[in-house]
Amino acid sequence: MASTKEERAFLASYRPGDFPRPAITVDLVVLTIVDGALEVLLVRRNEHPWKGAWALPGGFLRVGDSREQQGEDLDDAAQRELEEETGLSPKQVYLEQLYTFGRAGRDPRMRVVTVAYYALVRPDLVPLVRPGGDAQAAAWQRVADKPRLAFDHAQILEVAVERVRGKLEYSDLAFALVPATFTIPELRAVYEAVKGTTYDPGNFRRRFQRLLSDGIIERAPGKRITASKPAVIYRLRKR
Amino acid sequence: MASTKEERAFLASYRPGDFPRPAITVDLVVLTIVDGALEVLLVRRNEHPWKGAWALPGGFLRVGDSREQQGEDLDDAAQRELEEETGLSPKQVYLEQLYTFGRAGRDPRMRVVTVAYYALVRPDLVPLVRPGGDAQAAAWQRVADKPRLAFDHAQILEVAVERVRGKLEYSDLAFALVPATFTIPELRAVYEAVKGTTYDPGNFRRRFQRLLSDGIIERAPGKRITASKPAVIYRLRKR
DNA sequence: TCAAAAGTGTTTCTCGTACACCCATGT
DNA sequence: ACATGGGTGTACGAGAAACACTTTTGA
Repeated sequence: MASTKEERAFLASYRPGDFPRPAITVDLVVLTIVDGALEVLLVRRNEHPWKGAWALPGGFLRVGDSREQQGEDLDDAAQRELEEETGLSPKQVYLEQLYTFGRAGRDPRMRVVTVAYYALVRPDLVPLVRPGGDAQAAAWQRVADKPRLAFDHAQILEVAVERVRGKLEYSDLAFALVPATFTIPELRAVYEAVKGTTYDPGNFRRRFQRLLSDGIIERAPGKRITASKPAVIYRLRKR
Repeated sequence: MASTKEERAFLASYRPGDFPRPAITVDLVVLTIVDGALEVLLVRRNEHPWKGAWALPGGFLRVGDSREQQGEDLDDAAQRELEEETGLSPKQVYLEQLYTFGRAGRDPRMRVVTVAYYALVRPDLVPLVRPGGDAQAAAWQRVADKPRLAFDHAQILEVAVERVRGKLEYSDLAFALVPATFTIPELRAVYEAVKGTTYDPGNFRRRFQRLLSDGIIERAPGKRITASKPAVIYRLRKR
């Protein structure tokens, strides 16, 4: 940034206006696949408003009170929330900003603008999730069950699922919802859970074998024992 | 919303905590096509910081100071800004939320979280644009020229162009960047300006003639006189 | 030996791409 | 008449979809 003497003087004497400001929260849509179904991590509110209702985990953005100490980055706040709510390191989890919800009146207490993020947790990490330092009840619930949620969280969840559904097609998002090693049928189950449709096993397999020849995925040793014919195991190739 | 007596009592006695809050601005990436090139509407800052630099138009979200009067919706703020900066009615313009930028320190004055929106203005509306009630200098500038911008606005612009580039492929966004009546070559010019590549005229035409048979677009009377063979005129079919 | 699910083969159709070619106009 | 760009024809290849078939296991 161009920093002239004049500009430094301006900043030194700058006093922010005393107009009302909204609170900013960062809310998380934490998704995973359990038993072939898409599930979302919810917490039970034990405060008004919406006391007793299920809600998306989230919290306030930490804002500093000076020009120099402005607080945490928005992305850092999302990572911190994720870690607080799940105990999982952000490194293990796919985390991306989703959308910002800023309708007036969406929180009856005060003006709150919520920057929503969504996170995809591999199912093999789900047992490691130790929910909430906030000692609030947390639970995975099936998205398909359309749980009633506090505030406009049902809408946020819907937007998140839409987003994941769309990105599945043209990104490697699916690999964030599958264990570190996986079979093609397992990958297919992820697609079917998210998209809510079925895929022809043969055609699906071929589609992802292209990834194999492109070097995106590679064979892992062993076979997955199933109820029928064992399946070959793959993993994402590290680069 | 479930509103019990207990909840109403809670709200009546609720006093928001006195923790620091960020300011929220809504910034606009207003794009159009001029002479086959993608251009963005910029305003010149006449205040510190970044005095004299070009910046994206934008302004503060108006927040009420009570529970009942919480101020304007985020989307309404974007529409208001658009109208203030261009004089165009939001009805004539495609407007969509882009992304929220909340790095600490991105504004040296104070903590500012910016919710960015992008707008697509049809080139036939560009002459109607009467910039800024703020009496600040405004100008269209070519995106390809990579103008130096204040704050992190260059990054915001980049994200916007990326978004438009992506959505061109699977949405009807292109029709928001073309006059009310248009020819296939004009539509192609939009694609080429946004994507930065060239398209085979024959193949491009066929691709969009599918829209014709699908009833998305229809023939409009007359032909566009060009330097060579006149082109058939189409328009989006209203539904 | 049978059910079930992994995995292969084959055919058909659609669509993107490349490229040759024809057509209508201004100069 | 010819350059220019609109518009058409055609052929090829990749990939999606439908579906029959083979293989390998557990029960």
